[in-house]
Amino acid sequence: MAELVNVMPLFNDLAKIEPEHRVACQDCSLFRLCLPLGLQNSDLAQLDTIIKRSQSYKRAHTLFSTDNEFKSLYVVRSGSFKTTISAVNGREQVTGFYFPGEFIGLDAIHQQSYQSNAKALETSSVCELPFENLQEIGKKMPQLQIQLLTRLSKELSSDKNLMLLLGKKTADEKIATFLLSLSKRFQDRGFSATEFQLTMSRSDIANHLGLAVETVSRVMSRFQEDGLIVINGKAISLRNTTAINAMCG
Amino acid sequence: MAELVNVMPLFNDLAKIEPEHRVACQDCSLFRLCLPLGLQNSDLAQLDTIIKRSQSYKRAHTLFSTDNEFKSLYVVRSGSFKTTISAVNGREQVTGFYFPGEFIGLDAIHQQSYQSNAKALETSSVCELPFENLQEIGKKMPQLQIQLLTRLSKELSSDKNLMLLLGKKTADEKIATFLLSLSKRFQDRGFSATEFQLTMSRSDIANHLGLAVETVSRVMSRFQEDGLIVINGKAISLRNTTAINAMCG
DNA sequence: TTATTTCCATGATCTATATCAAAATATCTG
DNA sequence: CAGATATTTTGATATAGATCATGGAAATAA
Repeated sequence: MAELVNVMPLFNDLAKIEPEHRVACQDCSLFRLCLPLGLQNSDLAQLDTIIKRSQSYKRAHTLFSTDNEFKSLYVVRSGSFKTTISAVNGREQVTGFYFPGEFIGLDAIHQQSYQSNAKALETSSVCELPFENLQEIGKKMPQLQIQLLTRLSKELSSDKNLMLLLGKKTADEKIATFLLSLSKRFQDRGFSATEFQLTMSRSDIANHLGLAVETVSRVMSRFQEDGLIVINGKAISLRNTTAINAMCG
Repeated sequence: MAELVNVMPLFNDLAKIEPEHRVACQDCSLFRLCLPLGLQNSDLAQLDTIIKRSQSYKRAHTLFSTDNEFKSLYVVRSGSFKTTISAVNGREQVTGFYFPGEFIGLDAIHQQSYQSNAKALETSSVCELPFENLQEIGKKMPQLQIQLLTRLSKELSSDKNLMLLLGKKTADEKIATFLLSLSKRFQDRGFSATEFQLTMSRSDIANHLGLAVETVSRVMSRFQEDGLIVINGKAISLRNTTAINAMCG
């Protein structure tokens, strides 16, 4: 088996860079990826007053589930999360993975109740935005509302692309698309685009992409044989992004 | 073949009830399903000034496509639309069907460019909301922003359910879920929940649900044999909603 | 540490649904 | 309205990926 050294840090290493969970938005390394983007300093200070910064949660900690009362939206501060919805017969669909700077709970707004369950994939922390307060200060801060709108629109757009993936792509195309999507997001966050950790299990990946775990395993093994990637447990290295990109369909 | 009489009107019959395309929001029959819900009268009047009400478009008319400049959001006034996105290799995914009172183009906001293509499924008309103007008046109308947010959140939520459908459901469950979703939306609009027209082609349905046309045809024929539905071309009648509901998975 | 559980990889087999083919309807167009 | 074109239905066959089975590797608990 090919060797993989020099594995890039997990996202929860952000927590090490920024251990103070009281750090204000303007000093946060996620600033340019996060909600406050485009806000005036005075507005920012006001936003800061309503944000509750969480302690870190352990792997598998449930951030919220459909039977919790909807109170807050969350932004990932460090680590990563998955969201799921379940069908009546118990089957579950992993509807998304969330990394630092990304919002969780946006689909709860319309019914004022959580429509999905959110769970930490590793040691993680969040910024909690009590929705009522957010709406309150939003009334005087159009820029904040626009940011929120923009975030929702972005998630909508990426969900439509996931529909295309689920409805039309082959197993190979699904995995290739998934890996590149992660790569892109890691790069946006200042991490390596080619060496990163799959913080979610193979079965989470399989579920999210509408595949069986075995298929994910097999496709990844084959990608490795073909020199596209190198896998070592949860660590992955993209060795031929051009070829992977060409496989996205 | 079972007979199907008394087919319910198409949505474009709304246009007959309301032929004036200058009719103001407060007099529109879609009022309680539409954006202005919750607005003060004075705000409503202001919203009215920025809305452009379209003439009716013919079937297959392209409302917008990804290579048009993003200028406006649209709300369906009469008729129905589909949206699609396409993969690099030309494959397309039907990402949604839209009926009166529903928004089209929300996924364009974040990039300020259309991420999908929207096409009329029958003779249809829309209300056009120039986005810049909308943002402008939204600054003084928090309620409008909240409505917009709510709409986005609702679409997000239904897209997550579609992910569950695409990723985890069998062909039978997909069709059953789809029929009930239409039924629900028709009922919300004051039409029969059990007798309606499938304004989209079988191939649009198939594409949307991640199936082959032949599978859609076969499953529907079987549902008819089993007395769950009666089909007559584009007209459909749900004869056993309880059973259909039990099949949604 | 060792025991226990969960996760991952790989092989063998099966099946739901796609694909291919062709006839029957429906819908357009001049 | 007739002819042309597109859509839908139904049948026969093929296949991508699911499911079943097993052994080994990590992770977790005791």
